[in-house]
Amino acid sequence: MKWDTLDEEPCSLSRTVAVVGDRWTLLILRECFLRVRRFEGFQSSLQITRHLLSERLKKLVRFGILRRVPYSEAPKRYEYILTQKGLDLYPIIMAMVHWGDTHMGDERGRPLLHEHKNCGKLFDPVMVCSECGEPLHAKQVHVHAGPGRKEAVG
Amino acid sequence: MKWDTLDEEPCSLSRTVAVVGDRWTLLILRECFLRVRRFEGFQSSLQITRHLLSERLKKLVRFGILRRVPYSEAPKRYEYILTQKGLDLYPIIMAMVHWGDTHMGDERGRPLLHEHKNCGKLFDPVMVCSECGEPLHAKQVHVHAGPGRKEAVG
DNA sequence: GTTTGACAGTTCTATTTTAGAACTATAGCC
DNA sequence: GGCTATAGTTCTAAAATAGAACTGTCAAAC
Repeated sequence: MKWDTLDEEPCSLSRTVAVVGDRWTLLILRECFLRVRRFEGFQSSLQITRHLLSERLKKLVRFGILRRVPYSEAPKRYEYILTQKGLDLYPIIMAMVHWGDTHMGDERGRPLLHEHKNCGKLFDPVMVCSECGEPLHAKQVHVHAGPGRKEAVG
Repeated sequence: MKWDTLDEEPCSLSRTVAVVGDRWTLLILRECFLRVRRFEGFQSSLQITRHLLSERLKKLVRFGILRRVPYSEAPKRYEYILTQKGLDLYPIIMAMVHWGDTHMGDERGRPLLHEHKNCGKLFDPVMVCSECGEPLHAKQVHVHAGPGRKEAVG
């Protein structure tokens, strides 16, 4: 597989996988959503090798998920802030957390609880249809080839 | 990182990443949701090496995402069917597809369109709060340590 | 004014994973 | 017997990751 052009495949899943489809990247993003911003912060909480962390942060910046922002001029120091494109990954992360809560739990109970500030309650994320608002299930969805697929296939 | 025990970390994201946190696994799951079930089917549509495909299918069966079901007795042939645990991965896949549609699109338009059979319309998936039904955004969520975290940390 | 420590990386070698291709095994069909 | 289909396994080469040490800048402590 040519992983270097995966982000140009005529498949939105492939394109997303090209960006966030590896273990370290997903764990780094978890830390981002937990408000970690600095190299040493990621490194110490994840125990990732510095080499790979450096590599992954560069990639996330290159794809516009993180912005490298200086927070000190001398010495030059940067922190990594989620862009809007990065913040929009939240449903993916939350969907993964929720699946883990549901299917990979143990007797100790949930590791984290999530409170929705708007309503003040502890919640679970639910995926619904943008048109009718009903919860979505795989078997209720029919897939059609869109223009981007038809053009690519010929 | 000890990837072999990632599924026991006191973090639901880590546990999910342990199961679906690599590129091939995510692409295999895409095919599953597109109704692919057989070894040759996965292999030819993904161009994955047979070795890795075999490896990943075993892992997905081991984690209870797929069930290996015989469809021919002589010679013994099996197909791989999503379990309920596997079907529950749908929000993750759809969240990724939607992010790709939104942020990784090109001038050719969307590769796939999704129709919700219940309401008959083309839709996008939206993640909402289980309690108030409002769409969720990262900045509106406050995270608390749950019992599983507290016990693990001490 | 030299040492220590914090931070943000880079460089190096050893190990593990993945790619790519060939091979094995069972059975139906001609 | 020879050909094809399916579902794998085995092998070697290439690529990615782990783990540790090293670099460079500056502030603060001694």
